Amino acid sequence: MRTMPVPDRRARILEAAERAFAESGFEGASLRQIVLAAGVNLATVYYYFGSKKGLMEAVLKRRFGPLRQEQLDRLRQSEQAARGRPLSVETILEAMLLPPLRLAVCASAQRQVVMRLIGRIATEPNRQTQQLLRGQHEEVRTAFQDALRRSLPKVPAADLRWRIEFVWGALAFVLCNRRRIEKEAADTRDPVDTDRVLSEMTVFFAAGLRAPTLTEGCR
Amino acid sequence: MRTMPVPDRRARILEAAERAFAESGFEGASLRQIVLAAGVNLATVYYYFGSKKGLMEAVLKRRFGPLRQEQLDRLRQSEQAARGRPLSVETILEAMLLPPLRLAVCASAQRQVVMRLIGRIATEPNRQTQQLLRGQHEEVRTAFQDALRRSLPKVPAADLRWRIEFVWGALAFVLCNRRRIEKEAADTRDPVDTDRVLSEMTVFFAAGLRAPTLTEGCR
DNA sequence: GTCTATAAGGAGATAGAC
DNA sequence: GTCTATCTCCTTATAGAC
Repeated sequence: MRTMPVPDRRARILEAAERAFAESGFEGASLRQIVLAAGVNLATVYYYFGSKKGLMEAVLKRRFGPLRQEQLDRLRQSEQAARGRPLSVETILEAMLLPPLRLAVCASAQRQVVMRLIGRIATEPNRQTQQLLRGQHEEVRTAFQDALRRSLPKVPAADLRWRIEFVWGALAFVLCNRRRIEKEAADTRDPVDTDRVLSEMTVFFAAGLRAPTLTEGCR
Repeated sequence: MRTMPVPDRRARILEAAERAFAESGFEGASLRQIVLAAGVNLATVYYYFGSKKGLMEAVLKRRFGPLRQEQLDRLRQSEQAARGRPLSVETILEAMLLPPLRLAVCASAQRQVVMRLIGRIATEPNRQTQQLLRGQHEEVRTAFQDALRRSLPKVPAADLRWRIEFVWGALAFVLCNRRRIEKEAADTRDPVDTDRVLSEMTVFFAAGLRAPTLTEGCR
């Protein structure tokens, strides 16, 4: 409070915008609603970010840069530790899934917002928003696809690409619908924490990724 | 042309709206853009649908009613044919997946639009749109959950619920990103047809759904 | 850097003629 | 049923004072 006499308007805008975009999407959220929540003047947005699109870009960069980096770092670290041997599917999945799932840790409302934003963008078509993220996600996608290919040499490349799509899709959906899932889980006193979700996903996806293909040898 | 002298404005609006909502979301699409594409007057929308929300409801009902019905019918038919025995996981998955995937058959641009709409809505949070669909989807969700529970008695109910979320999530994502996936598949001369996708998903999900749980017997 | 004031236009929705 | 015309509100964005 005293050490931070400037209320850091830029950061407050970013947080409010993140929440608004996650809840209402890019078009659905309005700058007026954002600046109201952030307690700043409308013109401040334009001073710091230039435009609504610029604000969205800043929101995404702030979150997805570190997230992507953490996924890649985990993968690289596991690969170094394995010293050339292929990683287990479970290890690769953990590197993929844990960073986004940890962001969505239960109690923190702010973090849940981020995850909804991720899930939402994953299905938002044909927008400037998409291209913005696609480039970054491409690198992650490729890295994990290569790792999985080494770990699953028997799965044809074309099938593996499909399977990886299923993993990303299920992840995006879970992140996006976390609130509903938690509510439903509460009825059955079933705890929803990061480890639990990670474990569920790892078991499920590892089995799916390893499944023998119907067409094995025929293509 | 002669037999249909009335240009069926209502239907034209529905089609244009479907495309617009799929591309831009509920807030992102504007009625003016829709009536322009449909070649009708703005007021026509209000005459037939009352409001933008009413139009969205009509768009969804037209598509999701039959879709949901087909999923349930297929499940029921398989259950009758099995005469009390639990169905195979593959059979259940086919009843879940084939109706939406068939709608997305390759060449038809119109049908692809529908699928993007589905995928998009699945991740659109906290909107009137959501509630509108949730009720209908709930019935389907429950039916398939019950069927899978009978077929997979060894999988704890809580784990099974998670796994079914993954299936719906991956489905929504694939529907939504079909365009991109097809483009990428084209690079590797890998055909993308309904049967292929269905087969990929069935193999992957069946293995995931059947996977032994880490916590078996511990809960 | 932060503000007020306002431009410029698009949005959903409606009234009322035909 | 279909149209024109318009209302009202809210949007992004900017100009310019402080």
